[in-house]
Amino acid sequence: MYAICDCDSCYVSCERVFRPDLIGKPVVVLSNNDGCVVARSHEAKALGIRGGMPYYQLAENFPGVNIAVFSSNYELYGDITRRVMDIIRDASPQFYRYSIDEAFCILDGMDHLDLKKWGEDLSLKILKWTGMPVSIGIGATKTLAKCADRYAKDYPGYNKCCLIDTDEKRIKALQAFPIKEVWGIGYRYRARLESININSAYDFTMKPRAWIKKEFKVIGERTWLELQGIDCIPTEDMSTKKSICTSRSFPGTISDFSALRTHVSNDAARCSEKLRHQHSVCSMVTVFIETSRFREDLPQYGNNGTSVLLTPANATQEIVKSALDSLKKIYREGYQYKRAGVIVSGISDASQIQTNFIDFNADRHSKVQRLTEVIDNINRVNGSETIVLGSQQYTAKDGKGKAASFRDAIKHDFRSHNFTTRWQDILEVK
DNA sequence: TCTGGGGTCCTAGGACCC
DNA sequence: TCTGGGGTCCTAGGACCC
Repeated sequence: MYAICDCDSCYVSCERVFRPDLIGKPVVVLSNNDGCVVARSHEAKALGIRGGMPYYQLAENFPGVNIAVFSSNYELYGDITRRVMDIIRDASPQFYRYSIDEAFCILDGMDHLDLKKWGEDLSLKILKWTGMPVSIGIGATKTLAKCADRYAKDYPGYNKCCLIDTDEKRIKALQAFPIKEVWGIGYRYRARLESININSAYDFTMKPRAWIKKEFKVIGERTWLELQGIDCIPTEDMSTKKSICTSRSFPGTISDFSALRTHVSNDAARCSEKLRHQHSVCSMVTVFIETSRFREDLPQYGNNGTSVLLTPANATQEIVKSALDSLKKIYREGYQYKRAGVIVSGISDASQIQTNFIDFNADRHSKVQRLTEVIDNINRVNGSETIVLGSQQYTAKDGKGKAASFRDAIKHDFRSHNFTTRWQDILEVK
């Protein structure tokens, strides 16, 4: 059996840990640059606020409604969910984290237990220890566990845990389950299925396997099997990523090369930090830039460029240099750029670097490594961005000659404090 | 004025190899 | 006139997830 543990309205719930007065009230959390709504409380959903709605439309569509608004604060969400995950890890025989707010547990060797009670107890413990409400769904496959989780979330009667452990319960659950809610059925498949009158998960399972395979390929076939209770989605180790991306939209637009260069340097530096964090190196660095697709009145341009590293690397200087080489090739003057980003791929283990016998210089390599370690240590002790490359430095904005930091290059008018990770901020507030 | 930021997998087609 | 059979790797695009 599998259990999926999923935080309820994760970002909103993180904010509510420090603002319990907002429990029971409509709350939304915005994307970077306060762009659009990415998380909604139950009450906000009930008002009809849609996910993805641009923030400026919120005031237009809900005049006079009191809605609490937060900018996203990923440092806070990362820290709270880490605590939640620690508790789940302790409570289950096998655990793997699926996303910032979800984890799968493999419940091997727990047949003698009352799994429904196990789930209810775990959910209550997490709420008591962290303040985070969590719903738990349990089933014979990951897809069925996901269905159960939907029920646990939507109906208080389940007491935060829904268990599908018989074929009777499975069929009953699938008959009342809209096809669009099934894990693995997205926007496109939903439209195709509904157009031929397949509306419930149960309808889907009643179609012949060969037809499903023909129309929806191996992915659809897998979902079909999973809904019948046949386990076939492998439990992947998601902890080591195969590609890593850092990208940002700008608060306004940028046309000038040097400003774009600063942003891309920071994106590349952040990618190299993420690589080092998972003890990986990469062999390809891709840069992309694009104008705003919403500004049809302006000339549009988007492009990407990839550089290959002769020797795989994770040092900030090397990743940034490759990224800037590509940026020079794809940059065109005369466009208002809205977004840029860096993707590193061709990822392998840092302890097993395949060296290139023409390019590789062992002496230089060890110096670069040592320097990177020193910089990482200083930044860890004194706060991120204490030391950065020159190319990452933003032009002074505050009039005191102090350069604005990467964190501040994003609009975040309603951001809460980093209550659990930056105690200095809290002292300042006091 | 204002519209996010990460990831994964599969498939088809082309280039190239012997 | 007649033109095989078996591979690999890469890329772009499409689909999905949170």
